[in-house]
Amino acid sequence: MKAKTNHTYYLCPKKNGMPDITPNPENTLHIKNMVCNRCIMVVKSQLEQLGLHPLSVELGIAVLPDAVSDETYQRVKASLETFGFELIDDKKSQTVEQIKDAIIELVHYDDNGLKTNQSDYLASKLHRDYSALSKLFSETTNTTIEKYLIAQKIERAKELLMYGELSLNEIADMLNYSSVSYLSAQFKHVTGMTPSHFKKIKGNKRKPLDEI
DNA sequence: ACTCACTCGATCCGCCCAGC
DNA sequence: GCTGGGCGGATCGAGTGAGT
Repeated sequence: MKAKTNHTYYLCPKKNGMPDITPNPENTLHIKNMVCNRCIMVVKSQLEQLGLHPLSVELGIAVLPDAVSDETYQRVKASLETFGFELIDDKKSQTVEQIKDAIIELVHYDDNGLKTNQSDYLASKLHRDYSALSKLFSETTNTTIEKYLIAQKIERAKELLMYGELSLNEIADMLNYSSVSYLSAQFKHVTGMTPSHFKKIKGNKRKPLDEI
């Protein structure tokens, strides 16, 4: 799975017979708890079952061809809630979810994403100043962007350790740690055990991404 | 301004394997 | 069975700099 383009797409008048995409919040649904491609498939399928035919569905965002009426909004909300998703109404929560989705993409689905500067990545992805994003994230959640990113990286490390295909050295390199020693220290700090101990017990201690 | 995530280097430990 | 070397991993401490 590779990194996708920007999340937020909006409609504007047709050009060359094809719909163009410009900002328009009225046909965009912000969805909480989407963390993987299977979530995208479920959301897409539910929207299609409701006859909405989404133009695009990505982590945290679905864009519909037309503006969403109150009645449609309630139907979508009820349908998605049966699968554990939530529609997000307020702006702040929407931004926080976009930050989380961007980090999940970066850590779990983009092989080279962690090689880039994360604050620059988030700022350009969400078209906002990083310090504003950081402040909003800290205010809205009980953690910082940095801590959330670390938690996601450790979860990815757990996944790779369970597969048993890569050495700790390779995992450290993949997650852009400068040394195995630092990955090991951070792993122990977050999980309470060393990577080798985790590998040894082989218990499924991984968390769903939406619970991190 | 302060905190703490991160780097870097050094050292130690445990395991495996080959040679004797 | 013992020894020594190689390797992967863990730990520690000092210092730096980015983020809050």
